[in-house]
Amino acid sequence: MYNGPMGDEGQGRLKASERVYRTLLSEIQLGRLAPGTVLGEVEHAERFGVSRTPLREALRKLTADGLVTQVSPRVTVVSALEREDIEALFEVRGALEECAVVLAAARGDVEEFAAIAREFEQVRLTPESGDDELEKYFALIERFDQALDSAVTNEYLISFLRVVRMHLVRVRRMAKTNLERLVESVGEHRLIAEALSKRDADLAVHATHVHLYNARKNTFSMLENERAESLA
Amino acid sequence: MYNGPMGDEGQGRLKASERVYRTLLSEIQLGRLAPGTVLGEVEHAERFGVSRTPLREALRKLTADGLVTQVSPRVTVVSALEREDIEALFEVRGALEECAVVLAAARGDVEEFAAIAREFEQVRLTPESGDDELEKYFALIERFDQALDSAVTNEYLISFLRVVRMHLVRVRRMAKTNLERLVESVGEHRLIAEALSKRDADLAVHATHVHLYNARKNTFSMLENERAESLA
DNA sequence: TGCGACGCGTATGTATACGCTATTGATATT
DNA sequence: AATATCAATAGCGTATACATACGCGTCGCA
Repeated sequence: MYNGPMGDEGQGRLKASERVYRTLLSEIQLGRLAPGTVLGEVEHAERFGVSRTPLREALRKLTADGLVTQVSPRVTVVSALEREDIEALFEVRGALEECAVVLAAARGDVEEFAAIAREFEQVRLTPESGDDELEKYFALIERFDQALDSAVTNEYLISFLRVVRMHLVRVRRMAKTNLERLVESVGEHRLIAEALSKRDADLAVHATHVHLYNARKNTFSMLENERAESLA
Repeated sequence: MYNGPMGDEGQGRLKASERVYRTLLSEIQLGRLAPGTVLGEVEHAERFGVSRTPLREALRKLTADGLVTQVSPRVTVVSALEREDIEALFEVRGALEECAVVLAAARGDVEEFAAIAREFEQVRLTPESGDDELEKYFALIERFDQALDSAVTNEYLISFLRVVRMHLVRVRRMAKTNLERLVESVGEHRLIAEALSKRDADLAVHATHVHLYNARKNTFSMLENERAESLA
């Protein structure tokens, strides 16, 4: 029954604790494990076919990320994500992202951000856009975030941002962003990238602030809609 | 040989993993475990008289905090703390603390910050000040941080600040702050508290910025001194 | 003499065993 | 009927056992 460390496949196999961590993370982010769900060790260890040891490690890591909470010394649950939590997330995100763009404006690769800005400029989202076009846009955002991270050159800041983003995945799932908002966000992203390509820290900060204000506004607007629909 | 969960003493006893975590944390912060020190599981498990299981948990927690790094899949070491790391820490700290005081200015208990400001005003540090007087000042700073945390009402922000502060303990030990700096910092703290007592977010941000600029400047100045002395 | 391969030791990853505590349910008492 | 107490059970924290992989040293070959 023992599989060993990277037992059968030599290359791509990761530790059981890592695999369990990623799976649980995904399940929490996708909402398959709803907030408040009790995470019993034995139960989920059996579900993944591993022993309690690697499962505990995964749970502790999720606890450190804040996605899982120890409500009592004996029971750990999926963290809640109330309105106040989302407000709080946007607050820290603002502080961290604005700090990030300031640093990136000073240190980043100007050419790369100019290229990304041009790509944002070429994005044309319309009601007729297919899913693949949306996926390409999301990939571009991902690439932008990546470029920002490497431009910042601040491990601590990046690790905090990573945590915030992990939580925001849940938020996005709760409040699906509509097309109008996506269209709007293209220009906002473009402006930030453009500012970074010109080392214009001030513009980058203000553009980021505007971007987050709009994102926050839309998020809560969508949350209101969802709540209204669920009541109906 | 089994001790059980909170086996002998009912009240103040904590889990072995917690005890080990706190002890290791303290040892890293005090410099007893220097950066780069290899943290073998068996070795330290025997040192603390516990099994590898709770020790692993402590190590993972320290890894999540960033105080310990897995340099290879088989070896974990105490994280380095180079000049760039300290720069990075002050960068994030600035973003987080400035965000914190803005929120605290809006939400905090005005009376409490007024009281703390008055206490800062009464602090008189001179070359003749005893260690107890310094301890009282540090306790007051601790109280101020505590008040700030509870005023912020943002778990995420607080948890990030907590991590930053954990790292800065190491920095302070590396670069012992001198008395002149301490005297200077009293007024800075007073001003921030005063700003918060008047809900003056702008002033609080600027005062915090100044405070951190001075703290950073002094830190690197002291680090230069230490380095010069160690070379002599 | 230098480089490579093989084998052993050690430390990590995982599984399992064990003791205790907390929670829950039932029963008895007020 | 409600509450308190006790007992049983389930689940967590810790210890121990085991399997594997990586590192190191030695030996052999070029």
